[in-house]
Amino acid sequence: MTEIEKYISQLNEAQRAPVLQKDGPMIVIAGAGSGKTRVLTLRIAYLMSQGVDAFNILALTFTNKAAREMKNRIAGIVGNSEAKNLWMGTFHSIFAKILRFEADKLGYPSNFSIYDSQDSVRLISSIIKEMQLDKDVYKPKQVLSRISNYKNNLITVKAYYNNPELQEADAMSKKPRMGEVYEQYVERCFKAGAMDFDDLLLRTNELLNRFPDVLMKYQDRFRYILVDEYQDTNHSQYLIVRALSDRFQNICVVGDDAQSIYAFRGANINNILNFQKDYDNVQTYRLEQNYRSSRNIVEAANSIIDKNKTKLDKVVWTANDDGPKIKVHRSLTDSEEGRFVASTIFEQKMQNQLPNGNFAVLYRTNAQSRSIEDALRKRDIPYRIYGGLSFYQRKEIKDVLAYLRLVINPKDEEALVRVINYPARGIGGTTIEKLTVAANHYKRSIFEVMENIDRIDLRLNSGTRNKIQDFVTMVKSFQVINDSYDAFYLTEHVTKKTGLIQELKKDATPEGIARIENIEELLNGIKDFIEGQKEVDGARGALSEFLEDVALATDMDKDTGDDDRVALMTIHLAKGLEFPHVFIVGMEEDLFPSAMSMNTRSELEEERRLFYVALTRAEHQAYLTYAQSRYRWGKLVDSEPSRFIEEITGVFLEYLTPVETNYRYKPMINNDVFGDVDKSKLRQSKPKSGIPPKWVTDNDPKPDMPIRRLKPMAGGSAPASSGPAMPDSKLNIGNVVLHERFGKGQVLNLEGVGADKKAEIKFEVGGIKKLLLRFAKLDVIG
DNA sequence: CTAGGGCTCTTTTTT
DNA sequence: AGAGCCCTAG
Repeated sequence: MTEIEKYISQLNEAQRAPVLQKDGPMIVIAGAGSGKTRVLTLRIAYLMSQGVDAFNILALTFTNKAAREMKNRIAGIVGNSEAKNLWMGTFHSIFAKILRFEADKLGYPSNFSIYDSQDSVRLISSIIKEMQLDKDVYKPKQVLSRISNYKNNLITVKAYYNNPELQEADAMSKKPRMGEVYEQYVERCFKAGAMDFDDLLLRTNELLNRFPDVLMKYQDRFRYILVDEYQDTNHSQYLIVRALSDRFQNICVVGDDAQSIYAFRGANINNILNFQKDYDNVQTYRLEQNYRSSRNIVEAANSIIDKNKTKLDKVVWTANDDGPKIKVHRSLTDSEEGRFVASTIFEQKMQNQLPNGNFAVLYRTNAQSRSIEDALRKRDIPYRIYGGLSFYQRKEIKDVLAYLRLVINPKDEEALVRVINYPARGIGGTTIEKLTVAANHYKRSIFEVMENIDRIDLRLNSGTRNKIQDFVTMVKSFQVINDSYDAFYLTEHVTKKTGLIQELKKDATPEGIARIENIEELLNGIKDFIEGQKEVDGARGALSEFLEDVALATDMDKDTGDDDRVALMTIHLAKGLEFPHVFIVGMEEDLFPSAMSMNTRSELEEERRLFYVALTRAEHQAYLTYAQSRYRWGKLVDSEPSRFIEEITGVFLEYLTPVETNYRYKPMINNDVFGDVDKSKLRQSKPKSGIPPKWVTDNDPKPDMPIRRLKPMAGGSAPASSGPAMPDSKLNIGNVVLHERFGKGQVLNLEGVGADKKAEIKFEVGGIKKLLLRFAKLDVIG
């Protein structure tokens, strides 16, 4: 048996079929935890083993990290040198590469900049100002999302002007000049040699539509196309995939309609719902066996998603153990919620010797992380926050990057405006305004105007003109350095020469010091990048590639490091991940489901899918927590438990806090053990022979008796009596003990007193561990 | 042109 | 509660 055959023989039948179907269009509807990544990986490996050239395979993933990991796995099967040639990455990064190659056809420079949303918002703000529009009516962020919407639906400026309905809609929302703003925005981006995120897709469409020979070329190159997370593709992405796959029709899309959670940024769930209609002879495969989660979680998640009307036919089941019930916890405030999370993690770690990495805390909004962080910090539990303000969005980092962007593309206006007077060098608002007006007038970039400042009369005094020329000279000197030195050297030079470092050193506060450290981290990142590039394809390691990497990096792409930490992230970011223990916090009306997403059925259904995603991240234990009041916008706000808790069939839940029967207006909890549960359905999961090792779980509580099992420990040390009973108080060194999870072992040492008493035990399997006696369930057997 | 204070908005999610 | 933006005085 070859390597690949061995892997394939380990798949179940449903997984094997899509791997082995070499040609033709196919859709794999993959339930949560059903081994989707394995299928994709092996399908690609199988194609290669069947003689398909890696250069002819395109795989589009949701994050670059997912692509990297998949590539590594494939490399493990077919060998590194071949796997390297696969085209794998996010839509944005793959097509950015292609656009750089073909840029001249669209009138773009190949070194075009990529604007992030912050750049876009700033540009729109200045356009609105220049047009003298009211920024309270034309809210920049709103305007951007409107424009983003147009772009994702291939509505160009021209198409917009040809569409009375759209114009009317904008006029109705008091933005009659929306078209002009859009036009200006597109023009300014183009003039700056910049593409925003949506352009990377829109311009790809433009490229493929306008140039049949280019389309042919890429159709011929990408003979096999795979798209992961297809449920989250937008119209623009859909069209690209259609165009590229049109010739060979070897298109395999994988996704789960139940996990479609990106409608807010244009994802169209109909792409997956209607796939069968888009191609002839579509083969449909369903992966329905969940390998990830215990049965309670799988069934609970099913009971939620059942409430949605729009969905594909699919029944997820598992052969795993029942596992513990989902624990529901109510607290008074958000900080108490944080303490519950922290103390539960602490206890679980002690009880079962679990690493921090086994735990994740998921929330609806980034703002919720603070109270959790505070509590974890107090308990000395290391954590890592994903998302939020990402590293590359920090001011000091963006400042450095802006200089670097300017080196690559001096026309990049957002970069220019950002740093032209930072650190302060006497080129202020008035001057910048004059330069901008001149640039718009001559249809040139600001930088070009600056280069020619002596030949244009802008009524600037000679001092200012000198300063402008100094700036131009400085940037040009950086460009010279960039031609012969690597990105690391250049960046270090830039931070010194521009005075950025000196500026930051003025600030001796902890925050100020942190900023300098961040810049050092950036430098390290650049060094790593250069090293990595050398390995990949010779000595390219160019600055421009680093910038592209940075612009399109998601927060999940960053190297997580090997250190063991609790993960904190939004539910959106958690998609595709799994953890043994998952806390879903802030289970409150108006927060989750969000107040902004309860107006229509489809919005609410998306929130519900989001909850489904959250719950199915858990392998073993899920916790749902909510607070009766929490700080929002600096004010304490009362809240009610989320409807989503009630939507879970009651038998899967266990209440850690007493259920109030009379809370506010409605019976709060559906504790419906004997109600509308179809018992036959609960047992539909097929039994499996190789049942995974049983976890140590708490003893089952008496049914219908919500009991307080874990006391939220409000700071300080809890009395020993707060833990479970301690039959091992007479433990001595040398005793032979039996632990539920680790089995037989001998006590080597004892330390601490009372609640902190620990035993060092050498287990026959698993080696030496330190256990807190107040948690460890030990039987003395000798 | 700069610095500092006051005002506003934020909190839905992100490539 | 906190950050970013705008305005005004120097």
